[in-house]
Amino acid sequence: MVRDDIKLSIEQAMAAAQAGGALPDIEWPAVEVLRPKQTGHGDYSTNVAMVASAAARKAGGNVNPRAIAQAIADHLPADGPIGSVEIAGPGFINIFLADEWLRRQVPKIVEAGSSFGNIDQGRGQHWQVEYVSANPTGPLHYGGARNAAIGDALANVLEAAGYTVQREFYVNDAGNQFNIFAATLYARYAQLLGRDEPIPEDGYAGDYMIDYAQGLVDEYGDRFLTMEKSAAITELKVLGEEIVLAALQAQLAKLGVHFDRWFREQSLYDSGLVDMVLEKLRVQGDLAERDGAIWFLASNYPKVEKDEVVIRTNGMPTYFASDIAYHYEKFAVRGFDRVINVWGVDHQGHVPRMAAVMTALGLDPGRLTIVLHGLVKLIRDGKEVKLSKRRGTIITIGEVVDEVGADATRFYLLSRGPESPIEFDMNLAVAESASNPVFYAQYSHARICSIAVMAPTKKVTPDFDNVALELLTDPAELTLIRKLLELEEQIETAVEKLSPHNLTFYSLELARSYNAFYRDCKVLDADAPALSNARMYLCEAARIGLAKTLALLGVSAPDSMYAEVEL
RNA sequence: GCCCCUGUAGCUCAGAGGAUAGAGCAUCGGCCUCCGGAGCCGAGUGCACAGGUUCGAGUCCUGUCAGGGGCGCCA
Repeated sequence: MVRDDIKLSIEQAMAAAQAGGALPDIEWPAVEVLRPKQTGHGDYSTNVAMVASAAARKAGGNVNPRAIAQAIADHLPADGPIGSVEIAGPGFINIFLADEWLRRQVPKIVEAGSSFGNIDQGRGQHWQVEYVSANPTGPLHYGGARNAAIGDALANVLEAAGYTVQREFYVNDAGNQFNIFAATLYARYAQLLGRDEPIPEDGYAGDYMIDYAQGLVDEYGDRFLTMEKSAAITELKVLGEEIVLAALQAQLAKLGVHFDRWFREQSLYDSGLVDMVLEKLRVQGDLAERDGAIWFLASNYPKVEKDEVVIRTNGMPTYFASDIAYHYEKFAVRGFDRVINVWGVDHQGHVPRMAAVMTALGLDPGRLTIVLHGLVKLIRDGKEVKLSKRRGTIITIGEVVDEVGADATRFYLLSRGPESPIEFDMNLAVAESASNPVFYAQYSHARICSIAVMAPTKKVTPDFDNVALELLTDPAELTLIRKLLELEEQIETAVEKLSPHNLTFYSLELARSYNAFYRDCKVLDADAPALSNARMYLCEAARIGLAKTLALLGVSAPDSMYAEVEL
């Protein structure tokens, strides 16, 4: 990565300056290289001279930060990425990338193709991203779409950073909610067959339950009315789960989200893992009986105030019991190096308890990270739409995707930090979907593809084996290359912050750089074949960068935008 | 009451202690002898409030105010 190379050069320059006596022999601060906001301040800049000056003052010396900066600058290598260096302001060292070096990066981008931007950070470590994990009791509502978009993009970005990633959906099919779901399904099924069977209290009133039941009627007729009600519900649990998981899968596919594994909570009971892990905790003294229930003594651990019930008075385990076993399974059985759980903030109270669970299981809590995201407040016709699966007042992902489009939806949901709450006005979203910024990035990609198609009619024949890179001298060309080279840093940032939304902004910046290039530099010119060839080569690099960025976000990179209009 | 998150342009939101705080939408004004005008160029308005730390604060700390969430033998 360029930034790391520059950082290393600065460190070496500092050491060389010290060895040569140009700088005092003191303990140096860590070098930080950052990108200045002002373009006039270079591609990269470091404040190390200012920090070093303060350190020197503390050590009894008194060295002007600008003098330190100059001494460092004098020892920077002349070849490589660093073109020129300026000392500015109170002691900033501003570094400008060399044009010649920039041009040499274009072939590297084209040769890397879809792996362009990838960084070797994960070194094959096995990470898991668990996301969505909505209750399997009905269609996904809009809030689930945000979770899906974040989790999916996060997994993409981690893969680009060299991690081996598993995408997992945890299916809560063992709890009370799922029992109620099955009972509701039974009632709807019976009603469809003419029996007066009321929906259970706290049942799921949404019409989609009728659709699910209709599917059962179509396939099985009245079979489940001919048996004992409880036996019927037991069978409907299995069939209902299949139906609802298929529905979830279809909805998520609409958003372009796919999972490697659907992990069933019930399997933790079937395998005996829940009992095993609870026994382990009991032996360790992490469990206690109180008021007839079994509690996990979470308050013995840091930052946790309350204990948590694992076995209810009625002998039924809580979701928390299986959650403990589930996380034990992730680390101790499957051996993930790290696990990222994507949750809505409404689960925030659960976070410190999970750290306590990890510690109690003898696992490093640092291996489990919870990414919390703000909830989505849906506005329709000027009023907030309260989401409730029970009452059936939900707007599903499918509805949103149908109205707004998958690309626009994902892009919108990823255009802000996870912790930021989102107010989503459906009417506005539909009205604005045509001018959604996602199309700006996609349009640039389509434009590049269009140029390649147009080339023969302009009598330009690309020859990417013989590219005269030295002809790429226009400021717009060099700016575009600079912007492309940022991708690695953008991926690094997204991984570090576990938040991929910076990539949405990057895709727009890259598109903007391309459009500026397109404006200033005529690509197809039969009178200048060598220049046309070099520019087509640069176009291909830009196309690769745009396609890669959009792919990380889970957004398509179309060859043409015309099809969109015809819809 | 206690805990967490959020407060940046008219609106929706970016902003890794650094130099003159950005984008989209909206508004206003320009640009089609052009490889795709879903484009380009330009204009206006902003860090909730009050202290503090620092050479330097939108960013860190404390307090106030406002909005959201959590504090279940629900998940």
